[in-house]
Amino acid sequence: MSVYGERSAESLPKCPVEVTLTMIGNKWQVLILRELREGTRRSSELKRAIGGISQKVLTSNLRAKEGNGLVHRAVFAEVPPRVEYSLTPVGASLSPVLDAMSAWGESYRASVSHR
Amino acid sequence: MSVYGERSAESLPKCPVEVTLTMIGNKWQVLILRELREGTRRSSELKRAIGGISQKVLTSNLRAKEGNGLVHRAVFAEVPPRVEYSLTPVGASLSPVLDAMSAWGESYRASVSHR
DNA sequence: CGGCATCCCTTGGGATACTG
DNA sequence: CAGTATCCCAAGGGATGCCG
Repeated sequence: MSVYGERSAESLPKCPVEVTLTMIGNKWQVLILRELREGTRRSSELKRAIGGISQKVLTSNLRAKEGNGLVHRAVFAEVPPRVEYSLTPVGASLSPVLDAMSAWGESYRASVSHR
Repeated sequence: MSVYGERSAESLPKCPVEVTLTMIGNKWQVLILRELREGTRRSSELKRAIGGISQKVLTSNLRAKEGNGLVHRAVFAEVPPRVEYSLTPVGASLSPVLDAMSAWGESYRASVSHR
């Protein structure tokens, strides 16, 4: 369990880039954020959308983001059970970073293809 | 060896965010890029600047970025040997992403501290 | 100084089976 | 459907020692 990305508010790295890296966690977590930017998602939806991620890894990374305060987890007492994940305000504030990554990815692919 | 981040120009992920994640590689590699943004650096300088990274890991990640085309490695035939690392134009083009990460890290730290 | 090569440990992560 | 529990493997990464 764990997977990184916890770290209490205190004891943040000095370098702001490192702060972001720490809060973001890892590649899977970025993909989770990317998906949640589109809106609320259920566990199974995330799994399908991300692709190539196992149940276990998805869950542990969602827990990390939850403990992080970047993702909110809503459980509905229904049968069958329903759980919905969404971005917290803090999580949503990461949008500029995702935008920058998305933009760079686009231009990079372009520069690579027509070469 | 390897450490991720290779992947030939072809066969890039469909999602641009994923493209960037793949090219960036991992946390260490981001810190390397962060450092090289300041200018050319020698291996030992990078090691000190990044902190907490071992020789082996530093080297393997530098190799990954080199194979990536984001970092340039210049070897000078001197005694003692000198090796200098710098960003390629493509590597430098990642600046907006690092800027976004830096900015978010700053504001996050701020929001956390005065609370 | 930069960097292979080893040895070895820790962690991420896949697969599968089972429960509420 | 969401999630936990095992089992197990591969990769990341630390520490040392040696070489050009």
